[in-house]
Amino acid sequence: MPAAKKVTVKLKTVRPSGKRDESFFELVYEVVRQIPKGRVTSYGAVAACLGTKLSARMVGWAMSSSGKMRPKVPAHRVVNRNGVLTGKHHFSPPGSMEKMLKKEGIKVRNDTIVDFEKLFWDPVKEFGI
DNA sequence: CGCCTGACGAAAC
DNA sequence: GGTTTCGCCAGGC
Repeated sequence: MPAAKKVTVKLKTVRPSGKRDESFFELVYEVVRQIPKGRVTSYGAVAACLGTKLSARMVGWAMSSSGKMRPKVPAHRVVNRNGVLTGKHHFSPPGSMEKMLKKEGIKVRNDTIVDFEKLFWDPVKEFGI
């Protein structure tokens, strides 16, 4: 069974706002937008929320388009499993990512989230998948 | 229409 | 335990 299809179905169930998922990106944005202020999550966690087998790559990759999104997608709250700001270089300027994080009370040291485990917000847990 | 790339992750060595 | 490789899926060229 194609995982991608499953994911679509799942998200639809979670967000039956009558809004159909144009792309898998939309799903990612939705989840990322739910990240509370002062919290962070990982690409893998989001991927897991979408169905688990969806290769976290697509999640982060989808974020590259997030900058074009009208509503601010807190992409800066999404980091890799290491807690490292892998995509900070994609921001403009690159340092803005950690700057925003610090502004929210998140400590960033050496491009890495301090106490990442504590600040980690698991969408799967919140969504109850 | 086919190959390459990509902000990850986990398994293998 | 650190480093390297493969796998995933979708979009861009």
